[in-house]
Amino acid sequence: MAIGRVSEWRKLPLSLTELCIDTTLRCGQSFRWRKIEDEWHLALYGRILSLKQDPEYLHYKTTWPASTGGFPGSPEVKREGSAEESPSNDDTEQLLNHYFSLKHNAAELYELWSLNDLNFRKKAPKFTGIRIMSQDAWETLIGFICSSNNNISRISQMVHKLCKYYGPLIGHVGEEPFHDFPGPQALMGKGVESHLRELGFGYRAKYIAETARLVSEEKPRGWLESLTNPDNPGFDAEEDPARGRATYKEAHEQLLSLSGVGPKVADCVCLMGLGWGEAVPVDTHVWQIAQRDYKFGKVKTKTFSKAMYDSVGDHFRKIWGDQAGWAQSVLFTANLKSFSDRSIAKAEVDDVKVKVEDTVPETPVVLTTPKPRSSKKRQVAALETVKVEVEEVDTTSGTVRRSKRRKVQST
DNA sequence: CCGCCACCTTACGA
DNA sequence: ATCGTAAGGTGGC
Repeated sequence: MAIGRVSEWRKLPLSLTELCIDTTLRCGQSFRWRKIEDEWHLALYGRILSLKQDPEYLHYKTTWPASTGGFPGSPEVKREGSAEESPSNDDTEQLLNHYFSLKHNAAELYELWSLNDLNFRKKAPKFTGIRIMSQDAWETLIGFICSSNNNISRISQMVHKLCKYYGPLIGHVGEEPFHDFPGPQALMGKGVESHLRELGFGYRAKYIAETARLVSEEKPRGWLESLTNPDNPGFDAEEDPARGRATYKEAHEQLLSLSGVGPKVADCVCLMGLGWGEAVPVDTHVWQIAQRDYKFGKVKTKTFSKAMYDSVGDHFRKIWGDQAGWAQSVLFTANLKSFSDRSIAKAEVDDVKVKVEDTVPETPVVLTTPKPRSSKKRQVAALETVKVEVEEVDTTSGTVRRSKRRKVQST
């Protein structure tokens, strides 16, 4: 494969507080970025995107393949009609602006979340520069179908296998081949499920093949993209009339019709692939955070119910507002074992600086007006009958004391 | 609706 | 060593 056109390194003025790629690209949002000698690389939309960073600038470079006409027997580079013809006008800066949601000011948002949430104020300072990425919706969907009962390391391996065996080769970095993510057509073949099982995908093999078939054949053309937040459209989406008619709740509900997509995966796609900042994916980690730091009680049941799932999301949306999913991602990362070195180092400082009473969340300031929700009444009523043990954790002494029985939700 | 449990695979600690 | 458990859950009872 010959190299086509290589842009010069360019740069955007961006502090590490606004974006830290070493954290953002490794915190479990995207599973394909690879770091090679201090530079991060990704095959995306028919090109290889390269990033590196210093305290003042994000440096970026685009490498296009020599031939952009597709390869014999290879799946298409990107879904319908995305023009990757002669890249005469470099859209990389536009792509980065969208990909990292640079229209938002991270420092301002962190400040806002810290204002209303003392736990966030305590945890976030060691995890600045985390941003929610606006990734390709299809890639996000498949990536998080792979994520069930799984860890980031193996998810990454699986996604790389999808690209290696089903995605078009875009180019190389050193000796390393870089493949773009395969489209729905490429993953719906009859032999795909058994092949993916051989590759170690487990029960997710069926989910992927079935979801690919659904999106490719059962759903209308452009269905997935039509679920995009109209206020946060794709970087190359202008003349798409089908795009952006949906609400967050509608997008979430629609995604549930796919195979291997439950409420958590649907929220991941909403947040990181469709631009819905209020989507809060509640996984095992976030549930632990909600219980430990936000007074969601221990429950007897092994699995938490849909009502509890919605309750956690609603609570965080109430505290954090329109970009609740972003705030959640910061705390999620702070809670990740792979970043625990920072948490531990920080905890020692915290215990000196933060008083016990400061760890108790105050009455949250409402940042957004809650939308009326009539059909929810039954769920809320059911939830209020659930009485649970509520633990209050003294972060200074490490002891745990039980309080009187209390409701999970404080409507 | 709620609560179980099987589901693939891998890595890690007891 | 062998086993249990957890890993960014979902689908079917």
